Amino acid sequence: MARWEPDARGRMLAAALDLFAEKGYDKTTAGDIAARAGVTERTFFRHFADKREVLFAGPTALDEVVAEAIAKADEAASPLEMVFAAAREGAARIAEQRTREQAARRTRIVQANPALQERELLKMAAMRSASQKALAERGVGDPAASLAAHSGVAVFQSGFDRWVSGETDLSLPECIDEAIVALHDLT
Amino acid sequence: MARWEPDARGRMLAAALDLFAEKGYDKTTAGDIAARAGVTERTFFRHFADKREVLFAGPTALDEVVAEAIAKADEAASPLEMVFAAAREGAARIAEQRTREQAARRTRIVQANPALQERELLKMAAMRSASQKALAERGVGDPAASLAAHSGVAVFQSGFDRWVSGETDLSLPECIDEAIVALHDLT
DNA sequence: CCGTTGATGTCAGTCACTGACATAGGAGGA
DNA sequence: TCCTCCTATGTCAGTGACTGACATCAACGG
Repeated sequence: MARWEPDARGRMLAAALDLFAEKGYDKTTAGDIAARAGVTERTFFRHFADKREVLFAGPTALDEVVAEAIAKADEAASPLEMVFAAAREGAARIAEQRTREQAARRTRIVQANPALQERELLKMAAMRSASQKALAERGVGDPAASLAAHSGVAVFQSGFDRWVSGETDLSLPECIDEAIVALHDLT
Repeated sequence: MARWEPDARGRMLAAALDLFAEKGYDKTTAGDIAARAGVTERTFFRHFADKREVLFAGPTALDEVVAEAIAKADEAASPLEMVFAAAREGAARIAEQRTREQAARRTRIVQANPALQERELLKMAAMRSASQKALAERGVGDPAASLAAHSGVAVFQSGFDRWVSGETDLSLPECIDEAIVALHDLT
């Protein structure tokens, strides 16, 4: 028999989501989460760098996904086409992992808390930075790479927002495509 | 005679910059800053919402500047032209307030610290949100407004980065214009 | 059977931040 | 002139996020 129940991390993840829904993020302490998961606070911080990170601990690192997508993009593709493909790829991964309702619930928690928004923005910036680097390896220099990466994040966010808004029945990738078209129309 | 030395806020601002340069942001406590400014830690937190905020406490709220610029943009301007004008306006304000060397020093501190990057990203997001709202009041709806706002921030960041990089002698507004041209070329 | 490893517990400590209340100069009115 | 309110600050105690150091002990490999 094991010394401890297995999957401490998974239990903490579940406990955190429950508690955030019950009492709100601010009123939930790291100790609360740990207690409900049957571990100590110290263990919580061994698994998650900080309290916010528990909301960003998906199995997928989006920045790796987009970097890979850009690396394997078509030879003849323009920088914008590359980042759009990356945005679609990232969207596909997200749609695989959660339903729109789950995504909406998580988004509501994040939007209600500036500290969490900051973390979300940092993740987006990481995605942008990864895109920029991947473009550089395909021979796209600045400022083109930087601007293209920004555009990729822009369509991703815009599409994602529309998807979770519930105003449409389109799938997430379809919302991304819609945003790409809208960006096209803008110029 | 006054009960306290005047301009506590200014003294804290100066003390903070000094200490960050001397010991680094992480190794400087809020109490250190307060002590050097001749006040108590409690007073520090009365003037600044948190420790990071002391690095973002410029006299200018960039989001108001861009909102105003968009509000008074030319009637016939396209959404993109509006946000570009706003980016130029914001850049002009910044260039008024600090030299490139000052901006570079501050940028170095921020780039060295993820927590500070998060805060910077939040400020950029506020600028984007303000742009989006101002565009909405000019009749530009989503997703166009959202995407245009993203583009505005993109050229702002790209131009700003180039300006502080020291690789050019162009002024900040000129760097913004360069970024705008580069974005144009991208499509 | 024994030494090592890895995930956890325990504990003490630092620091960011907050709420409640006290203090005293200065401004304005009676 | 005196009284009163206002405001910026001080004081103090408390909470909660996070960290470092060290202990524990099942499991695993030899």
